[in-house]
Amino acid sequence: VKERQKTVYDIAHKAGVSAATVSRVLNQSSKVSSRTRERVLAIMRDSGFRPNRNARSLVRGGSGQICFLLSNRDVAHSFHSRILKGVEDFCKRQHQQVIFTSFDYPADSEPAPESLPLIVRESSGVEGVLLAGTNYPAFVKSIEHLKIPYVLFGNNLVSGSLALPRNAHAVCFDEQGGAASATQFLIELGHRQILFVGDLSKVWYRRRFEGYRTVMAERGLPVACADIQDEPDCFQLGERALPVMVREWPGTTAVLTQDDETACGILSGLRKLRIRVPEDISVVGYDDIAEVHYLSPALTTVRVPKEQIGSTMAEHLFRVIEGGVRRQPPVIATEIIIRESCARPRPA
Amino acid sequence: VKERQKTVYDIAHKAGVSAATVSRVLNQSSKVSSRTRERVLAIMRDSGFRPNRNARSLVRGGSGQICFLLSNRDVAHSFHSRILKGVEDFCKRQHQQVIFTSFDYPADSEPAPESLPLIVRESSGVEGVLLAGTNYPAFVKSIEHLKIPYVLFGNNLVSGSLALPRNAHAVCFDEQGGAASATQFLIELGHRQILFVGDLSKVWYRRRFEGYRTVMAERGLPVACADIQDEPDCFQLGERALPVMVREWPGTTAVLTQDDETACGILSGLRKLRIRVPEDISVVGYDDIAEVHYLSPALTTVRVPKEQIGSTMAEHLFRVIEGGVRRQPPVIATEIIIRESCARPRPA
DNA sequence: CTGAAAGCGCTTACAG
DNA sequence: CTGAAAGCGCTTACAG
Repeated sequence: VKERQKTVYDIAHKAGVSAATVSRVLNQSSKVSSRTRERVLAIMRDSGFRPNRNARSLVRGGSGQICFLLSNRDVAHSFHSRILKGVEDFCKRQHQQVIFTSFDYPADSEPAPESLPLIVRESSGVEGVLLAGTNYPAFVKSIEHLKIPYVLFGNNLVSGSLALPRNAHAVCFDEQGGAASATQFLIELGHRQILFVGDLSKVWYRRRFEGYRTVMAERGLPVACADIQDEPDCFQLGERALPVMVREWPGTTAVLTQDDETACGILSGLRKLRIRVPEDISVVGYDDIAEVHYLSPALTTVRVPKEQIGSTMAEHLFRVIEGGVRRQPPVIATEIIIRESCARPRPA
Repeated sequence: VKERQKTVYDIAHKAGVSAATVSRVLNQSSKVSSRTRERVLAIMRDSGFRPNRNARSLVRGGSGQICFLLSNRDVAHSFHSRILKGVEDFCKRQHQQVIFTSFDYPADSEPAPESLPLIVRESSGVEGVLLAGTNYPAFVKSIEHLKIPYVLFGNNLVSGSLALPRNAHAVCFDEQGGAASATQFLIELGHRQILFVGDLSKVWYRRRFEGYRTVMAERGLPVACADIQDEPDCFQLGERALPVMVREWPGTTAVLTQDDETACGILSGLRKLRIRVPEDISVVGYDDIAEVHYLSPALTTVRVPKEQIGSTMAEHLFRVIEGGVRRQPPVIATEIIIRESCARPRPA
């Protein structure tokens, strides 16, 4: 027994004014006498009036919503939910709503327009879209065709043969720099034989490897990489790296990993081999995902400021929406977080 | 230089048909000759036509969106983001969009209607709302006043003096049962002196304690609880519990914790005291948050099916929206996940 | 300060 | 199968 929603006309009628006046009090317009305003307000309260959002958005030409479109990834992964949080916090201040949508698509075949999420396909559904998660250029291109403002999370773009649209805006964090400073840190601690563990078939991990490689090369130190591919589970990848390390680089005193999960795998494997961390070997992670400092020993890692990535994406999107942004958004800095998993190498 | 969006009239004009016909092809209506359909479709494609969502929603009387309203909690906490994921997955199948909104409010003072999130305050903004996170009856009441369909995540409701509205729908998981089976499990392993570590000032943890207490009492075993309050960080809480345990219950052979983070704190503290897990003492967590099986030893814990909670909430909400649900949704079962942190107690 | 009227961009009976 | 017209519930110049 659902009763019809009240409209501005219902309120106007009861208050003995016009719908225009009701609309004016709804929109805080100053040109309403306080007497009528109070009366209208009281009637709205009593009758439980709720303005129709679709009608408002229609006449205003906008919905005040942006879309957080998470591609090919799980929100339950804290890396992405923290980005979402950053977006939401920023949008709250801008009085914008965030629509959350996940979308999985096959790599690099330009999706048919009708396969794109309805909310971005339709006009005035959202003011703009944030392309989060892992994306491919072909998809970005088809978003581009929609002529809707968008900002991309740049680090997880898998660049294929297709280039990104010229005017694409991407927020990136300094992936290479983070790996470089982690390497620096280990070297300053006295390490010389530092092993990188990761899957170089992934662009993002390769970028981390490059940060490591560059610093090692500069210092004239040996570059060593356990490149383990086709292992979707990073924890497993870490465990699998250990025998490789023992066999090929037995003198390793420190391990720099592609990410925290891999580091967890390494830690677990090391523990089984009764190799102590950090006494016998130092380990550094990457990402600073939650719970990683609950490990014992707590993991030294590279912090990626995920919420800042989110808020920067949102901020930049609003700029794009306002129109006329030329510049790319700033690159987000990373920093090393020193906890318990690293120490000076044992004297030989 | 933003060009005006095309409307159905623009398309109709170019195609030499009426707007009604354009609308019909847009809505897959069967009563359009395939010749006109093709022509209209082609023109829509060429001109990059995107139907206006607000206009559609206005005339249809609904937006096809529901709101995931996360109260007083962080999405970055995987417990909640997994619930969100469950919601999203379910909604995708129902062709509903999910609006994500977080909302913090003070405990138990009924919020003024105008302080409620705009998206739920307005009519036709969302079809219904999912009250996730931690909530208080006064807030639920003010949502109730909106006369909008809603479903509550029941376990984290802090029941104060106010009762919940009679017809409130809540999805709950079996918190007590999970603790009971964990206790059962430890007893079967041979443990007799089992300590519960938690903060009994929180209803949800007290429920877990009750599960433990009931089973212990049934078996005639001693109930022991390190009740540590006013410690917001559960990891710290776990660490702080250790001296208490050593002092008051030195014979403890197994610890049942209020949640996984607390268990991490216990594990870390135990390690510092050189007490081995599970050889010297067994530890059980609760929640089965991500990454917890990356610990060494991997944590035995009670799994809370978070995504299932989300999908059940969404499913039930759609029922409420359709109208005429009498029954409460099913209680979600928990299960114990056995990993490496428990063993038989050492012979005395 | 207030009202009558037009318009936002669709959809949907109603006729034909 | 197709079109003319009314209507969804607001907002906003335009007059007064």
